[in-house]
Amino acid sequence: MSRPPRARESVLDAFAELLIADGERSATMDATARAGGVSKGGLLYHFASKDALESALIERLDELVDADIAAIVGADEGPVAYFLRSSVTDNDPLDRALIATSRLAQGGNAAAGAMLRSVRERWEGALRPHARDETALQLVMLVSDGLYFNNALDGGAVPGPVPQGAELDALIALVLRAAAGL
Amino acid sequence: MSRPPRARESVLDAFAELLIADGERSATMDATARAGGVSKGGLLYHFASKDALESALIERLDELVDADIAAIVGADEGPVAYFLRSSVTDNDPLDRALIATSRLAQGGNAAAGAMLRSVRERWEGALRPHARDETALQLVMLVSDGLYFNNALDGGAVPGPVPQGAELDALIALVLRAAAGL
DNA sequence: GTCTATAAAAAGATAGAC
DNA sequence: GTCTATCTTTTTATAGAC
Repeated sequence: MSRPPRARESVLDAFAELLIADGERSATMDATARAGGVSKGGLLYHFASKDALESALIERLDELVDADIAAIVGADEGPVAYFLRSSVTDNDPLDRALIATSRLAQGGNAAAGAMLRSVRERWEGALRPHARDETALQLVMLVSDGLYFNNALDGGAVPGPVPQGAELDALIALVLRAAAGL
Repeated sequence: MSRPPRARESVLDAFAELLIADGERSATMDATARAGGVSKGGLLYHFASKDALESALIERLDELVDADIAAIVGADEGPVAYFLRSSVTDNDPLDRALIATSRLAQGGNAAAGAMLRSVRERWEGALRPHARDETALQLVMLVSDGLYFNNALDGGAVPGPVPQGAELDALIALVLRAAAGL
């Protein structure tokens, strides 16, 4: 369990932020180095290529999802409600890694696409015991995807149409009724 | 109602396809010209800059959505069922324009983001009379977003986890029960 | 309307000093 | 571990012939 170097982590943070805020186009090596507070050479010491930088981000998502699955299955309000509530991004490390990896997948990175499918399967596996049937499970997954998608559209710059507070509670209750079988 | 030049349209088609398949990074002027069957100079006659090319795509979405709204309100199976069914992309011109514009929005194009919000509002306006309340309406919109998001992830290269056929029918029935008030 | 040629800037990557 | 300097390729855009 060697803790990774500070500079390496802040470069990776910066890369994710650039992807989320302005997309793959803006997340250049140069911009990432500047945002991460190192020079281009400094960045390249930690990540020998653009591909290595992308792979490290994908791997970070993998680790964060493992922790998230544990939180889902142990949630007090129940796995489905917790899962839906946490789909409204609060800009935590998991949200950022997930949205940034989506950007990479849309840019044609095959490993990013494969990781996103893996993440979805792990979530489905954790929630399946709590849904009446596969249709109900898909409803939960699709509402979650919809919540993520909307929040991710502008990189969080615009409020967006995603329900908050009491509206979100009502939505979760509605999905729970439908998914649990009424 | 002047019909636009053939070359102009095929360049715009090619640009959308590149955005969908490989993201903003790959949708360069050069690649777009080649895929559209013209030279770079030919492209630049029709679209004086990258920004003009992007604006034309956003405007095309605007027009296609107007036609879609008419189809939604007049659908035989009901607006909500029709809307959800058409959210599973069959790669028609509207689907392509929508996903391509999403790529532009994620790349930081403000006009693309504004257009996507406008599209969502127009859809909500068409469906609102057919939902019990705002929570039910949001459920329909979010499931639709989830369907689009999943199909768009790999540019359609990978089958993806989106329900088809009988599974899709069951999902639509479930959402209809929840949205119409059981 | 469509082409080729080319300029100007930005991208990823390498070399080597400190 | 981090830096500057530099190389190569790609990208956007311009100029002007046909």
